Amino acid sequence: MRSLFNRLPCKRLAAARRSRRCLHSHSQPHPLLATFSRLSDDGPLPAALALLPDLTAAGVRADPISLCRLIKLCVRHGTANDGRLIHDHVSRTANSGGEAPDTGLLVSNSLISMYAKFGLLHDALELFGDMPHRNVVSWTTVVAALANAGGRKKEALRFLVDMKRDDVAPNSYTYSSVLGACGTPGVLAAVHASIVKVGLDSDVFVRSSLIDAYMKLGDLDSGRGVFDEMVTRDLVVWNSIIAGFAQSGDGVGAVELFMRMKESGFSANQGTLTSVLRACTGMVMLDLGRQVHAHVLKYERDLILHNALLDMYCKCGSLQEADALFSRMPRRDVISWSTMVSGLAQNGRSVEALKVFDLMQSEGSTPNHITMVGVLFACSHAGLVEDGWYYFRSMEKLFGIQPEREHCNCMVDLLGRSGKLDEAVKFISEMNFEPDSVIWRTLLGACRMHKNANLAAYAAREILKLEPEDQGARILLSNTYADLRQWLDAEKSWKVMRNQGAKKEPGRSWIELGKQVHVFIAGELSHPCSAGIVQELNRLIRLVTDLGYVPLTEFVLQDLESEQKEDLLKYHSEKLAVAFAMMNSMKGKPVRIMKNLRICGDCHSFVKLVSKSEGKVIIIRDPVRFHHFQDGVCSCGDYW
DNA sequence: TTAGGGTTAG
Repeated sequence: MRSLFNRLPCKRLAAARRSRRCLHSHSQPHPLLATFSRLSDDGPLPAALALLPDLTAAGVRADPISLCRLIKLCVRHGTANDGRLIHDHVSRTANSGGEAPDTGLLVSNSLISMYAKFGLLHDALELFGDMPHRNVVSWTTVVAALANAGGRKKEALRFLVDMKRDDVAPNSYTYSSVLGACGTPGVLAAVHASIVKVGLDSDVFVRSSLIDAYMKLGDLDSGRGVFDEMVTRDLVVWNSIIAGFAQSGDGVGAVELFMRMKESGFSANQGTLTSVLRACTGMVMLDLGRQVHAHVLKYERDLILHNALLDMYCKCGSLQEADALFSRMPRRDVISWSTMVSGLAQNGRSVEALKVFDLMQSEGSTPNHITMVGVLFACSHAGLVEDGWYYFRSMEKLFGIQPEREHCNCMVDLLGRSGKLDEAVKFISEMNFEPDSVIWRTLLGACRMHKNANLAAYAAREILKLEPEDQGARILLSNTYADLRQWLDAEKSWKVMRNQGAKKEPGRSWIELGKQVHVFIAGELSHPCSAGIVQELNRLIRLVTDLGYVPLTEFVLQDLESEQKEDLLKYHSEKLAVAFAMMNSMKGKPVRIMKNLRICGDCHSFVKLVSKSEGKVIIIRDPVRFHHFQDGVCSCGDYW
């Protein structure tokens, strides 16, 4: 310091001396404060923390700016215990004199934020409750913490009301936080209205949260409306709308928006790419997914993005690429492992799925409840009843995971599929949960598979008790009656549906070709190439008939003459898609088809034979699993 | 000192 003073020119020297006198006119600062200030800025964190006990013992509180910096450093590199050391120091020392009254607030707010980031909501709320004064930042920090914590969204909204009552006006930070807590359309509309009222609706942060909130509630139109009204958009806003479309299952819409985003001059970042991959996953757009992969290479450390890529390969039925990616990934978390376990299981490779699960444990990764859903799914779809029981019974002891509804549902599926319907019923009556409609629907599906109409009727009635509006139960019930050729009962069930104005969801299949997705609807010849498709379909039918194909008319729902039945079967959406794919596919490349409903038995045997006669790998993904057809055999082993 | 978007199952 002295040497610096000596080098200063005369006039500035006098001024500096004045200011030095000024500094010294107060009590001498503690000698450790300067070091603490430096360490809180650059770290290392442990060295800064080590000074705190001495300062506390001397009764000297570090300056608020340094403390806030240290808290930030702690959030970045530290543990909750380190954070508590800072809190302890602050509560055991008095605010030094001469500071503005708000400086205490500054540190308290930082501490609340830190506790929230460490997931210690209890400590955050306790500190908030002890504060003599709270400003908009204090309130917002708590609102954000509650909105981001699972299951505390209603409290976040209550705090918004309380802060207004306390005469603290919410700002754009508060609104962008609280929007994530709006769980119903009514609440969201009310919060949106107050945002407009206070004039914060043009804020770009508030807008992106609004878009996200609408999309998460499934209100795509309102989300799109907020997006369309915007004059200036940033990358996050684009990402919000693309993510919204991708998550709502409108993959084509998401990709269209992505193209528009690029035309507007924005470059995709990790968030964008993740959403685009999700869109590819939903629509089985493997080629586009591969193009995205090229951009993912830039972000080799981004686990979320890599997990999305892994899932895309799994759900597009390309396990080779999934496997290659998985083995190259430098880091894997529980989501990577779970994705791989489920991916293999859904593709009919249950034994490998269980091997990956073993590998996961031997590499020291701990499964979570979703991993276990994948494991049980693997067992149920391969008929591995004993293994399923083993994992179900030991998951709590081995991994501390209590069986939840989803796991019970997998068990009902496991028992039901394997024909142990009585055991499935016993399991339902003995489980720790009241059976919900999902469980009954699983049992109903098993009843249909094993043609047990009485039990099916019972399960369907249980579903309708819980969800009187649900037509799925009636459809499955009538399908069961149709399977048993109990046409009168089937018709009765259909009549109720007709009276209620219900329509069976039409079967839809789609396929990615070039940069386009081609959609086929059961019984509709709406595709521009329909004439050619029908011709191709007839050719395929002739070929497979020579190989022994006989239409399995039991998969038609209504009681029709057998020729009509065949006609209905002929135009199932997956058959139209297969014919179209045969006309356009590249030699040696597998055909990938996606379906909105489960594949029917007739189409299943048809596609098996087409794969044989055409020497083609055909992969069909239904909402639950995959069928890899090759050489007349399906990966599901006819068990699905 | 406070805020927005992205991954696994069902």
